[in-house]
Amino acid sequence: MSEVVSKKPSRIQRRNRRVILDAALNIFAQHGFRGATLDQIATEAGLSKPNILYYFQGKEDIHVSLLSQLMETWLDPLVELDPYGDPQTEILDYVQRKLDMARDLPRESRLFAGEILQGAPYMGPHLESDLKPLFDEKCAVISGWIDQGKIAALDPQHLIFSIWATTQHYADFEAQVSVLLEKEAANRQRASNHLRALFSALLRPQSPPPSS
Amino acid sequence: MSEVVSKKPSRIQRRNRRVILDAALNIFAQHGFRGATLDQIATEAGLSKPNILYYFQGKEDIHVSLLSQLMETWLDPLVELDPYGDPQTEILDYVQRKLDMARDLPRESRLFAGEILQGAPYMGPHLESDLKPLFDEKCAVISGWIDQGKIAALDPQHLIFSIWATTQHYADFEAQVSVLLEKEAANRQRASNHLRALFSALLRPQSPPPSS
DNA sequence: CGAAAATTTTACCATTTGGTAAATACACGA
DNA sequence: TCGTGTATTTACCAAATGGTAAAATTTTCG
Repeated sequence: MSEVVSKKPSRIQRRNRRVILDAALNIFAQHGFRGATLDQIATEAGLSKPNILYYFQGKEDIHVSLLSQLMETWLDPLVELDPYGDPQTEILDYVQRKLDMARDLPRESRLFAGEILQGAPYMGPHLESDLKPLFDEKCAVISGWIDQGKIAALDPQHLIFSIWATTQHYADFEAQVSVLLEKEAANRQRASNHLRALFSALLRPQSPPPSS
Repeated sequence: MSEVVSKKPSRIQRRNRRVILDAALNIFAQHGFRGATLDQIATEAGLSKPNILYYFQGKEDIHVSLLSQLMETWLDPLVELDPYGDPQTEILDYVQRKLDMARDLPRESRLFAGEILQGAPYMGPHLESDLKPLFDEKCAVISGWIDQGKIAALDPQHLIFSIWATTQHYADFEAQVSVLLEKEAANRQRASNHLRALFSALLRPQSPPPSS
């Protein structure tokens, strides 16, 4: 018997699978699925191409493994949004967690972004089954806060979109951001301050009714 | 002499170049540069592959043509931001223009996003030469408004990032948005209202100083 | 019309790329 | 240390892909 899949994975198996996934994350995040080659991944991982195919069924298998592994991590900050916490704190902390994540895991952010950008060909089902229920749940939480008058009457769905957009922007559009911003140590803090100001301004209860 | 490049382009030339670029926009926006094939573009354009290569030097040439043509369009809404207009109106109108653009030109938005996501390998120089000067200029305009106390003391650079991020999100992450939002006619208006509320809340002069 | 120029098609080619078969080297428990 | 299953390499292959040469067709214009 060979077949890597079944039984308990050996020490070498775990190490090499980890090495391959890490290398693939680098390559896929930079070039996208179709732009990445197995040879690139192999080189990055320090293994031969056939050796990589000993651990994974193929290029697609690696990609899918990466994506489903990523889903958990990606949802985590939203999972932590506590219905029983202070609304302002909860939302602003969520923003901060997402921003930290974009900063600490830019490769993952770009992998995700690339997948969505191309129409989520591999992650579509995951979005439906994992992301949507969580999204709906947390939108309901925010709606509850609004009904209780604890935050302004905003649009929960679009609020979350704006949080995702603004935070992930720093990872996904890093090539643009780095051209436009002088390299300063303070940039991270400025981004954090800005987003805090942006969303706390929106949350303040005395928001006016939308015109137009 | 053949060589498409020089002299005045014929009727057929203009038509076919337009057809090819439009087809290529569809394909590149969906699959990215490396994910797109000349055969796909040819089929989409209703032309043969060699015929496409009669009008463009190669795949890269098509891509570059598309990107540089796009740059103008993309910068346009920011160009229109008027230093002598009312700050609130100017910024909120800019948000609206960007949102409209994401909605009306999703392919262009995704092409741009894909290029940046992969490190701007083709557009890097354009970012420096075209985008950065404009960005700096408009940041200065916003700074001026802040100094005059016309808007809150916000961070001009990151404000613009947030505007880009939130508006383009609807085009670039459409695959995700469409999973999470029920298909309603009102979605566009809700997004518009949300962003208006978001940024007008930030602009209001009585914003508090950032803590932390 | 008729010839020259522009356009399009047909038939290729070289390289890249995902993937496989089989032989070889290695690890590890008995 | 030996033997067995695990891990890795070597040597390939078929399909896809970007691109070209040259013949054939169509358009343009005097």
